[in-house]
Amino acid sequence: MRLVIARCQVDYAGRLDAHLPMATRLIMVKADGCVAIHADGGAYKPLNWMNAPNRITEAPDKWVVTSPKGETLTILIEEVISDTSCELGIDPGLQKDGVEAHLQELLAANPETMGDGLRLVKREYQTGIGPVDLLCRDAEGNAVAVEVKRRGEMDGVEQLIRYRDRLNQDPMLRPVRAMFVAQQIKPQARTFAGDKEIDCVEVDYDALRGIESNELRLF
Amino acid sequence: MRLVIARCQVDYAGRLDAHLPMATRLIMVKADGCVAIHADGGAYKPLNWMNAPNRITEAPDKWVVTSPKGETLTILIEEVISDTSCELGIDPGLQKDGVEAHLQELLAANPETMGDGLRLVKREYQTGIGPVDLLCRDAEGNAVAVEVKRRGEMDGVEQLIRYRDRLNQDPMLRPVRAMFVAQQIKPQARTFAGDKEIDCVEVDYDALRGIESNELRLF
DNA sequence: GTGTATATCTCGGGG
DNA sequence: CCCCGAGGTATACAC
Repeated sequence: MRLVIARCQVDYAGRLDAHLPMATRLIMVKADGCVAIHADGGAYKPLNWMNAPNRITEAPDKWVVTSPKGETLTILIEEVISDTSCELGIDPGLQKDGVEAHLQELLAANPETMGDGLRLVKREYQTGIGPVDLLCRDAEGNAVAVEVKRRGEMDGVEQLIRYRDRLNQDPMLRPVRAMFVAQQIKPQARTFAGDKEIDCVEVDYDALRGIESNELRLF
Repeated sequence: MRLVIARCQVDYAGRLDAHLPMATRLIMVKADGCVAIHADGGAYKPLNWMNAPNRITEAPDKWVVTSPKGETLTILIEEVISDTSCELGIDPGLQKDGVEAHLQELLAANPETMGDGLRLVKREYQTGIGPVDLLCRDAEGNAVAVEVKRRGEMDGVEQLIRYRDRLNQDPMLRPVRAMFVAQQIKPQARTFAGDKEIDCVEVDYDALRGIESNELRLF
């Protein structure tokens, strides 16, 4: 990790063009070669950057970073205020809990929390145009396509409609019901789903986790 | 801008939970109070972070960053390797060229490049479920909803279908045609659009810019 | 490699 | 404030 504080002007040319006038900024160069130009504010996203892999050619007053795809990041350096380097080593990595995959996992293990009599057929059922989160059967034996989201919005409903349409082309599954399951469903999405005859269910992640741990305690 | 290199363990609790085991990392604190924990690789995204605004309470071995929404970032510090600060000042900001807004602007000024006889009615026409990029009339006087994208993909077509459905509820506009205009349209999106009776047009940004500058030269 | 979906998305604009 | 859409989205994963 190399950290350079410098007065610099930065130009990116690639998928679009982006220009930064001369000013004092942090230039961060990581061990994998990626470069990020940070101002002193504006969350974690750098103003300009170049991902690894790339090639860096460095003159005292001008760095040029070139990606294999032909993108370039050109840094003109007027004055270096500081320039330090430090070996950090490989990071053990981030552990996350509460992403959509976990919610899906919990629902797969407890399908009845989404609707009485619901049984799981398959997680990540492939449709040819993308995977349905959960494919289930209801008490009457009808196929049910379930889309799981942390936050239920418009595009999630549309995803689900695409999958239902697709699955309805399969005589073994037809007719297919659709369920939109999320920790929170936006009013717009709920209304739209209603119009398209999609059932909406809000679920509580912590409550589901509670069910899970209770079941584990029984063994 | 404060840059701390330290052996630390980091826990985020908020929209989800995220845990980083003890390791050496960069802790970046910007002037606006936002905090980012960087490893020595993995593009520009930090492993863990907290956006401004927030409150930072700092003890030698433990920092706690709290957001108004109740999110917390807890940093346990085992060893500080370096700790430097530097005033960068306000950044003049990034100038971009080639984003969708520019494409939309060029098309609004030259609607005939999308189809013969097309006239612009309004940019960013509000529908109640979001704005249509361009509302036009064709040679026959039919309303045409235009969705502009740099890269035309599935979700753009679905956006457009939503808007067309919505606009078709307005007797003054009905029947509404739909056009999907992009620098590049993916085959899936093109096929899907065809099924939904949406016209697809690929346009060349540089050529459009050329038309524009030619027109300017006439004056 | 393409296609598809997720993200503590981030970020900015408009009502 | 929320809603909505764009993004050099990045990133992971299946086919």
